[in-house]
Amino acid sequence: MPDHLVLYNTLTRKAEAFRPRDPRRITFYTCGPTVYDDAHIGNFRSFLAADVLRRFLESPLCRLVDDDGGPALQAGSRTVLHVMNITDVGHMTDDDAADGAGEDKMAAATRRLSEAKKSGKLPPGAGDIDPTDQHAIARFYEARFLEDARRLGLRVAIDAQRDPTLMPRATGAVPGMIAIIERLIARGHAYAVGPAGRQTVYFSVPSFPAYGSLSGNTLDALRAGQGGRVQESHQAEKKHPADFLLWKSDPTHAMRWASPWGEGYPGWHIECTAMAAARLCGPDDGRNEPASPLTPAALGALEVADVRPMIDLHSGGEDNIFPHHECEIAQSCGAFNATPADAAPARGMFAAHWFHPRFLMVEGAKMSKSKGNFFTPRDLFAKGHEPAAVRLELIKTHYRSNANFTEQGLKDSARMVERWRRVIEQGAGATRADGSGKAARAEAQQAFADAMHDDLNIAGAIGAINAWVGSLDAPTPEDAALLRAFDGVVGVLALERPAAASTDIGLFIPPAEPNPEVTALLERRRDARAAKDFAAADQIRDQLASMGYAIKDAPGGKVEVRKA
RNA sequence: GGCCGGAUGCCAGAGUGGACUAAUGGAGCGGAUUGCAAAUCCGUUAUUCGUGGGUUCGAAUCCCACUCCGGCCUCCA
Repeated sequence: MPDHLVLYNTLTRKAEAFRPRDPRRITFYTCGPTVYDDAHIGNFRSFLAADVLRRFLESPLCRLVDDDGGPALQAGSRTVLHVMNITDVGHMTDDDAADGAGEDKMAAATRRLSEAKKSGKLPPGAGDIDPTDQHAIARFYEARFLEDARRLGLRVAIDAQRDPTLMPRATGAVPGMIAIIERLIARGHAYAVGPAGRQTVYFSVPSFPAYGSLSGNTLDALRAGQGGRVQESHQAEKKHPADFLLWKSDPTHAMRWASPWGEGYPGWHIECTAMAAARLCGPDDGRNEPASPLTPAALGALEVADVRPMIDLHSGGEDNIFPHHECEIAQSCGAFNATPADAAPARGMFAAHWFHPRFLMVEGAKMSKSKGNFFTPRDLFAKGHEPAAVRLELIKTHYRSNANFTEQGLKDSARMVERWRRVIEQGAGATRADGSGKAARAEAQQAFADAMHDDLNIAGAIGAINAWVGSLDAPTPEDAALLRAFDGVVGVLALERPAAASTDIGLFIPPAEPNPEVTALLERRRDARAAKDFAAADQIRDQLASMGYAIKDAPGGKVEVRKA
């Protein structure tokens, strides 16, 4: 059991002590959503895993060691500068992707929304947007993403309300991307092909010998082309089959910008290099203070003098390992590291620690729209599941295992949250604060920290919480405080609870819907019970059950009504 | 074909050489409580850890083979 944070690193394929360059300012970049549709629970599992990591790094319960193995700064002075981008430039949907042809995702979204508009099936709130305006569509889905993210307690999305530079948009970063591409060309890591004003720019993969370090996909392995997606016909203008797109000139593209190579749009990978470097490699301006990311000119001149990584942590879904993160490393090191290209293997690989949560399964199967097991958080909220239960269900499995999202698991999670809430409520209301239970708290805190230090064993940490909570007979204010400290990492107790709609007799639990028919039945049942006519009372309860309502007598004569 | 990550009880999910006759939550069952329920509390439910070999005094944990599941091999969290 490590007494400090040990985290699996995709780059080294080992669990390693996490040692930030500067614990006072840990730099963390997460590849964010593409806003051409609503993000689903699988997307959110990955974002929430990164959020749990970030919260643990910020927690006083987390201990880091420095290079000599001694304790690094403990919480208080330790902060995490966490950036997550919004990809609002379309990228390719099909096999022609690497060559910049084909329909892009934003274009696909315009087509989808246009069709939806014709058939009257637009998502709520989308009625006013022009389905052919890609920027408007991106803003629309971005707003929905941020709403879901905040309801699920994604701290970076909450912080971005204060400091929008923490969640940069790709469309706002194009000048920086252009500056980096120019730099890559100047350094021999990229080349432009085609007639002047209509050029395509590729990254030269052979110019970066360390390519493949992250994914294990060496150039030799790639040459085998077993994925079947690299098409020979599109390889003609590239110098090497693995070279990837940095800029595509296309004056007909819906989203396009002026560039030295012609009007067009950037490749997918370059945006993360630009946004991560601009916000995380800039001057130390403190965490959530509004800051000016590096200007394009500064990005074009940024030089990382040593072979150390530029940022501490980088996360994304496991599918991002290749090609996206492999390409990010090549571009970023090629553009910013001072070391000559032929010394590339010694470079810092852009980020020191690469964090990749695995995919989410739903009811034991791969999530897909055709199987009907494809959910977005807002789908679940609309069905009456509260954000805290959804969050807990999405984070409670170790991030490097395929988690299985189930309806039953969602119910389990909801009950667990309710149990924890009782501890907070009873503890906060208790007058006794005599220091009792101190040993049990110390033990629970140790067990929780041990589990989290061990590559974020969240299930073990939750087990530690439950074992301790189960041992409490009368929670004290100190107990409530400790549970809040745990929840600083788990992040469910501070989330909004759906307000129960209250009538004189009923407390309607999921969303507010004081059904008058139900209320009338509750009143008849109350009268029957008062008259000790229990047969009639039970018959009404059965009737409510057949209507899909579970009822529970609460103190004070009210009845909690839960829609199944 | 190559490279990764997995497989634990009815379900979810910890545990990675000895205190494991396997944490924790749910579910089931029995009891307390309740008019009856719900919630809560107490007790209980795997001689067993995908399959077959091996190493070891000792294996869920290490090694080998196999089966199955998931990811990547230029759309994807």
